[in-house]
Amino acid sequence: MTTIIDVARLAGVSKTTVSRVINNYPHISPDKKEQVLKAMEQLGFTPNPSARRLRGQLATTIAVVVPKIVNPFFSYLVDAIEQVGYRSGYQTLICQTNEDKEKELSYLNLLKTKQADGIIMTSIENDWAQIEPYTEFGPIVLCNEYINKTDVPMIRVDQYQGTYIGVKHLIERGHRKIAYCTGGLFTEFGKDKDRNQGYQKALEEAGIPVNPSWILVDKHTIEDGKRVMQLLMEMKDRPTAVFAGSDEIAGGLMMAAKKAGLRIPDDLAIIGFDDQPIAEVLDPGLTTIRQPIAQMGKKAGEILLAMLNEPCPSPAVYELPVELVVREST
Amino acid sequence: MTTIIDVARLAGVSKTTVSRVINNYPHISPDKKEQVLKAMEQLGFTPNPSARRLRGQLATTIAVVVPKIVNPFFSYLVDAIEQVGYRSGYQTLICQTNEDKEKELSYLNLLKTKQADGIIMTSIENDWAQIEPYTEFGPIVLCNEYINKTDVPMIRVDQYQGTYIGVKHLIERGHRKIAYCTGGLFTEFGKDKDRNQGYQKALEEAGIPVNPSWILVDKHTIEDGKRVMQLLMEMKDRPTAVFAGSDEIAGGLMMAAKKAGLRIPDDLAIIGFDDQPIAEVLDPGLTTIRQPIAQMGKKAGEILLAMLNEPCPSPAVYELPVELVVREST
DNA sequence: AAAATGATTGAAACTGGTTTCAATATTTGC
DNA sequence: GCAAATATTGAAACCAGTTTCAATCATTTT
Repeated sequence: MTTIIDVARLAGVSKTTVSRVINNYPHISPDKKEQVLKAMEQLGFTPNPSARRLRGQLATTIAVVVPKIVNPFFSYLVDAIEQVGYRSGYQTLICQTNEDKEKELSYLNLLKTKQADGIIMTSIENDWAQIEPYTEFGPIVLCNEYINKTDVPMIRVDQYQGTYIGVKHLIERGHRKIAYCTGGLFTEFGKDKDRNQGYQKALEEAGIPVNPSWILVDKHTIEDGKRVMQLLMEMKDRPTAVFAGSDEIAGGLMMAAKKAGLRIPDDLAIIGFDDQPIAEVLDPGLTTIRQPIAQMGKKAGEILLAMLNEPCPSPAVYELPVELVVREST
Repeated sequence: MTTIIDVARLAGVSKTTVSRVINNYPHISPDKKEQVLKAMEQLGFTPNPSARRLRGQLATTIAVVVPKIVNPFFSYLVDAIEQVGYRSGYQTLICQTNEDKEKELSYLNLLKTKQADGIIMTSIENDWAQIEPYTEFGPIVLCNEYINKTDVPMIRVDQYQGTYIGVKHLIERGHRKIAYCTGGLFTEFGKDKDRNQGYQKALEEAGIPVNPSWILVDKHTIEDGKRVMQLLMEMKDRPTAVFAGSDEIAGGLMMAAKKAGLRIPDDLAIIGFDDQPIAEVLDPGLTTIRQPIAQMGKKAGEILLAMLNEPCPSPAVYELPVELVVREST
């Protein structure tokens, strides 16, 4: 490794001067500056970030916590964040928790140890009380997931509204027996809670009672969707429509439904959530709730970068709009 | 930040001793060791990785270079690598090049500056001559992409064989007019070159001449697939089957074909590459060439970790098998 | 022309750990 | 019971940068 001292020696100056050139300090004579630059060029010198970081001078890494990168929702989110970061010279560290609490905490330690200068969390496994202490070490921004606090910036969509307009759309199409797939049912606050309320509110407004056996929790993947469809087929009183918590679940549902000879949307209407690429490619095209993923990621990245520059802009909640995309599955 | 000195003071020992405890050195009296551990616990101390790295003692980060994380092929690859790394205590840095040469080089600099201890490249934008010098700073493993060298470890599938069996399958189904979508046509060596040769060889063996207007280059996405289908529709002499370079292209092809009223596979047979989740969910189910993505990632991770431990195991090429998955689109 | 101001520069201290080296304490061998 | 070997410990040097402080030099003010 070539160090700042090698450069200093070659340029015939002290390492202090080299450091000043690296950091664009004023008051360096043009000729020395040029000598230093030439020496750096000649030696192919790159400053050692560990050393700079140690002195508290460097901030170039942001971390994004996701449950699973293979979930397209999160890969698109990461994509957007990474692009914002890169434009400002930041590297993006991807932290996949696999929904493991300990893994999440181990990633939060990146903040404490200055390996990451800020963190964007797109999911939360631990209680906020566990996570909150880490805000002391650097900014944390929530994106997608949200909690019942006002002192942390959040970028979210109106999940309540998303489910509400989706279920309402099904009701308007004449459905009264509407099943519902969700991640979790019994959360205190946050995404799943709001979605559940949207579902219930839409039913309630139409005077439809909730049928608990049509509510299916802990569903996320295509495989989950297939299994749910099998469950539904075995029911005596079958729903005529399903609100799926993600386009992937919807895809699995659709596959299994078609395999069982059901026509979509005539025998069974399906609506998804997210508007991922898969939604368009399914046959029939999947009606779904579009989340502005790229904008969410972009906004989250921008907020985090802003917090890294000015210490404390007032943390705010940014709520982006969801949108019903009607295709052929409803 | 609490430092090693705070711990030393509280435990009533020197920082040397604390360091020894952290690193599990032998020859520390049990009582002092316990005092130190207690002090560390009490202060919530975490060693500063920048400082450890600076002294050349720490290796905890591997970087994965991908063109686009939103491409499921790469997100599954990253997923597999990340899991192997995490189990050995490594963090995974995701580097998205967006097919930008400069961005790729900027990520290779992570090695030079010891921000990453090793790199797995799943794509290559620059010439190897540009990249090769970086191997001086740490191990580089190629996974998926490959080059004409023997001194760098590569994990690859037999791309030639993949295309060959796919095209042969189409021929066996009676097709003689077979279009072909690919990333690049005129590469010197590597993935695309081998795929092209598999295509040509299969045609040649069946005595079918190559029709250049049926070869479509620089195709990657669903949108590309749709556009290709439009091109094909406008042709006077239309192919009866298409070999797509990825399942996503195939998905786009299928969408557009169905929209144009073609029946699949009767009017047009389609075969994909990868066997991503989308392949299964398409209707009709997509016949495709399965790549063992998870195994590739796992192997690449293991090789890299091995190289980080023993300096120089003989670099080898690992070729994993591809497999034809026949569904209903052919 | 002397004093005051500001630009330019480098020596040394500092960041938070690890490693070397030497000193001291303890155990083992005979 | 004494020499040799081994265990335990800390002071100081080191990693590669940044920052503080003071010294020198040039320029402007009075």
